Amino acid sequence: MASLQKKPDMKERILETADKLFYLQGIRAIGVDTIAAEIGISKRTLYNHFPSKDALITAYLERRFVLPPPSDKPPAEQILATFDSLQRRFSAKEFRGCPFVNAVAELGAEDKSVRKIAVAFKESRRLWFRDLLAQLGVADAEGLATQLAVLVDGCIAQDLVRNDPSMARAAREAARVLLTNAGVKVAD
Amino acid sequence: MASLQKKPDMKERILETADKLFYLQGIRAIGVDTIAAEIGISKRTLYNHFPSKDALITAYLERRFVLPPPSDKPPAEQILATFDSLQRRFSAKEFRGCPFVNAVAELGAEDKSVRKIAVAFKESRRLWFRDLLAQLGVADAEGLATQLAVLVDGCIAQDLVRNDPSMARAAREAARVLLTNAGVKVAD
DNA sequence: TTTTGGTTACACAGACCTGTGTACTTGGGG
DNA sequence: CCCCAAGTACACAGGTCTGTGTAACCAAAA
Repeated sequence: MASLQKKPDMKERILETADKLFYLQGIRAIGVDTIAAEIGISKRTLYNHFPSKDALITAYLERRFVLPPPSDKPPAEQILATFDSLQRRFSAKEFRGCPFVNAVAELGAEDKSVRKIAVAFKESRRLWFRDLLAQLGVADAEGLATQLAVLVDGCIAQDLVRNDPSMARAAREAARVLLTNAGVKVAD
Repeated sequence: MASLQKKPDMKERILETADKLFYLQGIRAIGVDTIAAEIGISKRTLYNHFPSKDALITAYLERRFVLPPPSDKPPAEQILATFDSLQRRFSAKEFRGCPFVNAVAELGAEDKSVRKIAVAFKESRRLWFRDLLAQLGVADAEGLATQLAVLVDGCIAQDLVRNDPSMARAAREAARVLLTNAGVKVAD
């Protein structure tokens, strides 16, 4: 009966706001007070939903763990489209690098759970590349997938520092060459 | 007359220690007290050499601004050797990513002076690549230099997260393909 | 009506942070 | 021998942070 959603899911609202602030300004730079104030709730409410800031950080990263949905487009196109999508995100000025890399950089290697999520994310993207390459019949799909993953993180890091969306185009061009060299027919 | 250097350059000792702690544990994670305690000096002495923590951070990054020295080796070899050197540094376990990228990730984009140093460093490495490529007669030295810079930062970010030095080999292999594709004769 | 669960307001503990003030020591160079 | 620069010990101001304790509030369900 759609009761107009009287509870707009407080937990989700907290996560949305934490995401925005953690991502744009840094995890260590944002205190829980700031997050609560931004939503207009009391700090107590926040701690009723998350037992600690660490739990909130973990939930923030888990919410960022999103892979491209399955697609019917040709695999080579999907791969190159990754870089087009990155370029679009670079141009939107609320882009500030890879949240997983940033979290590991900020929190240090000693934070086991954060690093675990970050590794899982990087690996799952690499596997996404690998499966597409396997569909294309590429011999060394593993190796090439790793190289593509390197290109993705490379242009993200470069854009983070330089604010230059064309880094995605450079990475795309490199990816095109690598694909061609592996025997994949690529448009363009 | 070389008076045996009775003052082991307090400023440099502070910078050495700040470098180690900032780099390994994060700039925000380390307080000036911690640095002073690690050296065994008083916090007052530290503040007599650096007017603020910000000044110390800036000096830390400036000290990290080191480019490869000029070399007589063939340009293509120098380029590929970059990735071998990275792989060696990845294997040493005191490697924790690019200090400039990490600083920008930690301190946010609003910190103008830090970002300026980071951009300058990234650009100077790109120019180092570009000049070597120009020596090789590569047509689009600018574009290829950017792609190589992306590969460097990509494997650094991947190793930061995964702790996998082989990321440097993957980047090196990609670089080899890109060079070959640009008409450069490469050994191997 | 009564109960109950989510929320609020607010104070607080205990830690840590940057930066300063001040008086003391100490070891060489004039 | 005396002076002075460099360093030391130490307290402190004023801010921030995470996390908790407590009493009140309010709306909806029973």
